[in-house]
Amino acid sequence: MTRSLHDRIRSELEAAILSGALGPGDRLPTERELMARYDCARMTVSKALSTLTATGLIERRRRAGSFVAQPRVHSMVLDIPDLRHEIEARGQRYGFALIRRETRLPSGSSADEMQLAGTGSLLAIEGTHCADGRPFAFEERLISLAAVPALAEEEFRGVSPGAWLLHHVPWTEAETRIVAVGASESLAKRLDLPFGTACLSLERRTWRGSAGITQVRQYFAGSTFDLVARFGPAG
Amino acid sequence: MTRSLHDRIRSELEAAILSGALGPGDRLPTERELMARYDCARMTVSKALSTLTATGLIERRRRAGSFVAQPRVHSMVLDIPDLRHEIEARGQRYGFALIRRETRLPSGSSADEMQLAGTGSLLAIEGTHCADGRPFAFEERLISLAAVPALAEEEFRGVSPGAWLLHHVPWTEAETRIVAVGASESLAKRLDLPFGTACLSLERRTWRGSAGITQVRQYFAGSTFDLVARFGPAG
DNA sequence: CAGTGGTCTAGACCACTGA
DNA sequence: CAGTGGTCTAGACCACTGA
Repeated sequence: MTRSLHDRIRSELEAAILSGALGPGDRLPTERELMARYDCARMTVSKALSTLTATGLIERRRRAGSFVAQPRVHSMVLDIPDLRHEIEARGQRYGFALIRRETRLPSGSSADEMQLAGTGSLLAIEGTHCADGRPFAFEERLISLAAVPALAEEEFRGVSPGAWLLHHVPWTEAETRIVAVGASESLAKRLDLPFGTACLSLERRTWRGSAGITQVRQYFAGSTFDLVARFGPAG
Repeated sequence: MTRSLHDRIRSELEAAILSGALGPGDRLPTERELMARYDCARMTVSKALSTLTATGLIERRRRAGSFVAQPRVHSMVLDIPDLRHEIEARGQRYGFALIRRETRLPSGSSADEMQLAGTGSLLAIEGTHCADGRPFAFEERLISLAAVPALAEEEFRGVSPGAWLLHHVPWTEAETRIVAVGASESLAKRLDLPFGTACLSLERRTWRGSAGITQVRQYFAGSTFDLVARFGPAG
């Protein structure tokens, strides 16, 4: 367990911040002071301070110095669940039941669909993720066949389109919106819930570069599912 | 707009990955090859590659080289909103109305409360975040007075406890659970919604080290609020 | 065991900016 | 305008590990 020096410097400064010994707005020693304290080259302390900057723990200003950053609430890491994994972790059997599958042109009235389709057409899929044969989540998905031509022949027997895509198509950007909705009549039927039950809706769009790959809306019964986001120190 | 060289190297490699020219598992040039290509010192390419590693775009292995990482689904960055900021960004006036405030001992039947309180007592707060005077979110909060003694005298006139804590107490770890719930009778009254309306509930716990600071549950009308999580290349 | 990345040195010049 | 951080050089020794 011989740690690198820059990592030791980083963790000692970090400890001072997290313990409260250094509070938001407080000034850290300058690079040159740290060089003297740790008897090392400037690149070494620079690396430690750069890491703290990347983590958001400090902010650096020329001429002024390095300062403990104001704590940020904004960004936490959200674990987007892999449903198969989630269900099997509960000791239940996972299944995906395909309800509808259709190749069609994008609707001219939907800018979203036009943009996703590009010059090609769309694969529209509806299906249910099941746990021990009972509906767990319902999803409506559109996939750009221009972006994923290999998909036209895929059957999706037991494997969900999301899992298939994940293993075949690299994506670079994604966005997820999370809202609460009351179950419509058709959704209530799909999920075997009373009409109006509060459900969590995840709407996710995925791109590779500027080309859209897929967009999906998934619905979960609010009481059977929750999302967790975490923020904590690395390591 | 004179960019640094390491940033140019980083962005050129990043472009190759995001365009698909380099796919998951592909090997990148070695540091020494990049030194020759860009005619620079090894520290410079090292910095570019370190940044790509930190972003999760590549993985590096000794003796083997640097490789494009497999795309990750799991973690996306969730923007936990600052409600005041959110509301003011809509051009509305923000307000926090304190409904209840009470100092009490933790309930012996709640392990959560016992752990949060530690050796001290709890400040229990209920209040409503308002936009233009109309209820926007309702929150129930517990704060550990052992962790935040300065709080006992705070009045919370117009400023929400969350905003106050954020500026006075550095936290190091946080966890947020997101679920959908139907509005109970009392919640419906608080938010001025019909009974049973689907609402988004955020439950957040915050720690400094192993000491709990606060836990809060916030409720939003599902139709008036959504959370967004993103993953994409920095910059 | 040879080639890769990880770390570190002891300098240097520069851009920026707040005392 | 002096002090800070940002960047970069041209080396060096080492740890690791897969061909």
